[in-house]
Amino acid sequence: MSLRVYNTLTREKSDFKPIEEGKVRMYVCGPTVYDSAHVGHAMSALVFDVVRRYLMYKGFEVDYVMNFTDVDDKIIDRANRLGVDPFELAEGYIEEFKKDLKDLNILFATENPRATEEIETIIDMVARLLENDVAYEVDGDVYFRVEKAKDYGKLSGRKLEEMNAGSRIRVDERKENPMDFAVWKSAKEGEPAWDSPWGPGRPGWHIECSAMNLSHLGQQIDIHGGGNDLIFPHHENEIAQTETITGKPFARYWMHNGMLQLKGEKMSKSLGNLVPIRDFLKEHTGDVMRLIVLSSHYCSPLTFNDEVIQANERALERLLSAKRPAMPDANGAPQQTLQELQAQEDKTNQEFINAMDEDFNTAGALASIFDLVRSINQARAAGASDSELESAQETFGELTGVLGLVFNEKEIVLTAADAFIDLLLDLRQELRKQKNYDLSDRIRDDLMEKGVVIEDTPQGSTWRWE
RNA sequence: GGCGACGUAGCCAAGUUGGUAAGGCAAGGGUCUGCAAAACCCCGAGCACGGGUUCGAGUCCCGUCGUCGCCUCCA
Repeated sequence: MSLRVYNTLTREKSDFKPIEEGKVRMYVCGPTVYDSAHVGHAMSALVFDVVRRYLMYKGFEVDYVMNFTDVDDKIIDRANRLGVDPFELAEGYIEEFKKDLKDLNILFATENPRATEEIETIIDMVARLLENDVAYEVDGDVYFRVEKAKDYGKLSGRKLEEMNAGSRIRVDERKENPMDFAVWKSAKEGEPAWDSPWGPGRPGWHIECSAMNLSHLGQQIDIHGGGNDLIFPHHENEIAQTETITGKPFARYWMHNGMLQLKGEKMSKSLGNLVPIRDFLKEHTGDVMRLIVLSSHYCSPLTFNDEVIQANERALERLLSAKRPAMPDANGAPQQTLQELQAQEDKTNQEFINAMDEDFNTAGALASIFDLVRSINQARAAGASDSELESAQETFGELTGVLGLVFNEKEIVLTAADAFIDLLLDLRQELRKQKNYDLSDRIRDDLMEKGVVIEDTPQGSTWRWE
């Protein structure tokens, strides 16, 4: 069995073979930090976190680089409007985003380079583009000459002559070709600037990613990821810049996640319908967000609304049920039940890999995990002991771990209340014996309101955090 | 207008090389319970529409309709 990956560049799935055996170099486009990150950013980060985790599960060593674009027109605009320093503004949002990633249980990148830390490499690249005549300077700005790039448009499937740049925006008259894009922008008065052979200025948006790839991962990388809204022009331009400089194919596999859909349309800043990650996390756990992302294929648009969120809250509870211990009176399940549990465990292990190998089919992988959940619960209901459940539960934990689910966040935090809840349950048990259901139900209802779920069994009552 | 993706049960959604449709949520019925909750059991679609290829198509081809993304900053 080998891993197959859909490649935007070739428009087909192919076997995954890294440049260097056993090692994967991957680069994911991070955010431009001029505002709080929203759930769309979370989707992208989660998608590639799962890709990374699965590659690690398959035994690859993964170098995972995600950048921060910390100097850019929007950051400057925003900072000016708020009357703050643009670098401080960016720094604040970087810290915030890192916290968001942590709350979503996303593994830290091997490196988080920033545009402002790559200026030297960027200037060097711009100089080389000029030397090779694939770029030209106008009044302190430097533009990339798209007609000089071999196969320009190969990633997005566009042809230069078919593109009508400027149909919706006025074209800069100084450009030779409307599709030419800035690799270096001259600074206006008061804007952040670095000295360069072309005067003070800052990098264009696309060149920074080319530069960070070059200096942190090398001339060629295995996976380049990002949202599919970056295919054009961002990734197209990255390819043009990098490949004209190195003369080698840039990334082997281009992976793009679909857009998150909010009420049928893309969530975006211009539409003003975004949901910040931290707002989402005030009401839901990171696992819920992750489960929503896992429940469909990463390439597809992701439906995101209250109904979906609620459904996944419940689905998460069901997953969690697999981790519960044996029944209090468990004295062993029938042989046949245990054999079926073992069979399902093997089956799930296999199906999980089959699904994930097929271009990270997380929905399929999840389906086989749910099958395992059912088997575990069946065995428990049939009287399986903890040791009889152990192996299947370990498999469950391992596979959900590969998907990055954590579970139990609340239990870890709130164990200090345990003794008191136990006491209340004892009291309630007494009241029930006396058939004082008014009071006993009141205890149950009040605890329920505080997030404690009580379940009665013939052997006594159990409770858990909701 | 150009490029691309998609249209599978009430909702979300999977479906390798074509052979008679995973999983989750919701709804309903049942077991259990003082009542609940949880768990367990049972229960639903022939795949936008119309043609075609084939012994056989959700899966390939053509057309139609619809939704969405990109073409301008965007994960």
